[in-house]
Amino acid sequence: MATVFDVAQRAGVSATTVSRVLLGRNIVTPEKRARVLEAAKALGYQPNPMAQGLRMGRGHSVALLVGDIEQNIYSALTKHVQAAFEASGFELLLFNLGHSQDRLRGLLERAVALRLRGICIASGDVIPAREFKPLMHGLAERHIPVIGLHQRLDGLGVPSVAHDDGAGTFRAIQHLIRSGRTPVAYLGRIKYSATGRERFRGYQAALAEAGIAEDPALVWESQQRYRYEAGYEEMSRALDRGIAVRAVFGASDELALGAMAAALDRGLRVPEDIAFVGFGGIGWGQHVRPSLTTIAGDWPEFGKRVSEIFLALDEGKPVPRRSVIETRFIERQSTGG
Amino acid sequence: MATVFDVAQRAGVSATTVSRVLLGRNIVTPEKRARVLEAAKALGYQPNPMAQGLRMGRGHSVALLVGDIEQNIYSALTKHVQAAFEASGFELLLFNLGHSQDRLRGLLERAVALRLRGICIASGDVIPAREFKPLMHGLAERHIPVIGLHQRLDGLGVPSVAHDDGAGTFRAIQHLIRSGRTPVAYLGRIKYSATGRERFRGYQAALAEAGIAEDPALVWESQQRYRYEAGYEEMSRALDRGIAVRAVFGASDELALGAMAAALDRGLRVPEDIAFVGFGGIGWGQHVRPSLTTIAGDWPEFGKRVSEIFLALDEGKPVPRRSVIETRFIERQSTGG
DNA sequence: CTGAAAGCGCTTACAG
DNA sequence: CTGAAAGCGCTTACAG
Repeated sequence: MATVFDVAQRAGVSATTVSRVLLGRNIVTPEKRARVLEAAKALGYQPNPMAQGLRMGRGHSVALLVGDIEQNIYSALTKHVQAAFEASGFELLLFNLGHSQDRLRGLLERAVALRLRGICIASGDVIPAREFKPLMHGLAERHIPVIGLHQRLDGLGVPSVAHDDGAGTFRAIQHLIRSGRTPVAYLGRIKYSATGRERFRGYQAALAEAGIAEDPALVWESQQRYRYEAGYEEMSRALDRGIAVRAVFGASDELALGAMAAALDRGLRVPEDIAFVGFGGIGWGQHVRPSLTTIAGDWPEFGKRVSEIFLALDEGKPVPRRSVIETRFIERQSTGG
Repeated sequence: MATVFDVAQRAGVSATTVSRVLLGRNIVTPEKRARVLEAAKALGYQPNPMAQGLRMGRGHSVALLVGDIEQNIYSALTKHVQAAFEASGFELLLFNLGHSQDRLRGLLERAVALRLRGICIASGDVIPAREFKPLMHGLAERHIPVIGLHQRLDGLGVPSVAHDDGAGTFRAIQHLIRSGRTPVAYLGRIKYSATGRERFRGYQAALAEAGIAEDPALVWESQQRYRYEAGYEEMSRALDRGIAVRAVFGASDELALGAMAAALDRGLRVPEDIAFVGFGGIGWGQHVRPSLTTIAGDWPEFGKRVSEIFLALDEGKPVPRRSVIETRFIERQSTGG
């Protein structure tokens, strides 16, 4: 492996000059610059990231702390965030949280020792501000940028990138109302889910806009997060209680699919008797029959924005507290599309 | 951040001794050892991985090159491999290949410059030996261990960890035959898929054991890899041709689910008229109705084995060329379970 | 069993 | 505009 000194020797300059050319820092004579570049290329020189990291006091690795990589939404996020960071010259260290708060804390504590360049927290789970704020302060003091993905982490004083869950939900509910599919139930109200809060607000806003009063009997909580089983159960329970709705919005595709299965099991026709909309745009929604109408994220844009924000943070520039990514409404058979 | 010198000072020894104690290398007096440990703890000392890496000539990061993180099988693999490596003190650098051979080559070429500790290649796609062997040699020369995951990479001279696809398929086909569900079709013969080859052999072996002649008309290729759409298409085509089968084995869950949907669309009853078995154990198989019988991987064991093999390789110890992980047969409604 | 010193490969004040 | 030298934080021959 060639070193800066090898390149310097071949180019007939000092290592200092080589470093300056390669980093594009100071001004160097065009001819020397050319010689260095040529020598580096000829020797196939690649800087040793560990030596750079040691010297500069920080590495090239950004950690992605992800709620559960096996969930579709997180693997989509991971794929695009990885690609965006790689394009910016950073490597992605992956850590699966498995929805564990203890694990999140432990990883955050290790961040300094690992000399991480930055941290992305991609989790929909609650992160209690009181407990985590000191950790965030410690990271900020050491100039390790933290970004919240998917969930907004304003409470922790951390800039975030998230889809516009509220607007996406608003549009879907509005569509249902305008198609005459009322009343519309909200399935998957999860009080302490930050991501869910926005969606619920979108639901409320769409009702308000149409002059429809919110009916508590049509807001169904989920005890099992965003899982399919919860959707099936809650829908079954609602049907048992004789609650008549013409449409159900599921706070996740999984919830909506579970609910739709429950309705079909009872002999209801979808979308004639009852329509379903999910949230997330996961793959299976299009294969299921009837296929599921959903609100999908714009992941390429999401990844791009994350790396932009990170780059700015990394250079100490100011960034917006919140970056909002538009969602896309995909109509399929479950709403008659 | 405390350094070895801070610890040394507090413990009243040299940095050399501190390093020795912390690495457990040479023998150190028990009392000095205790003093060092105490001082390290008191100062909250954590070694700087970049300094260690620079000095020792290799880092702590293992790269996982994964076919497509959005596919269930790869996200399951990633989750467990990450956990296993973390438990062994290594960090996982994630790279998504997106099924691109060029990208695989590029990443392999960058491995040395990145000073990777090792590389795991988790891909079901063809990796032409002629082209990649030189790359592998280069990596071996620089003592960067490479492991093949999911796919066996014997042809590249690389040790591999993979599920026993052959035995798993054998058992499933055997079960179908013994239940009288013959003839059994094989859906998803993909000639240049290394992972698929083993499954097909399992199919052949089960037929042979039962004294059934292999019928080429019952072996269906897939032009679109392991995707749902391919399963739907191939099944539809077979039904159009009037081919009568009592069971279909899909080389992936996605293929089997697509095929099952096609059969249901034609009014066939599952499993009465025709049974389906998939491969992979992905989540949706249990939610679909009828739920899908499948052959599932043992991912925790897989992850454990990967880190064991890697640790051995890392220490220059010999390892088996192939590590085989048992699969599990999960019977569900699609075969009457 | 222990420590002083060298050196891994860079970058960056500093001096010119 | 350029280079010699120092130093980031470790580990490891080497000498004792």
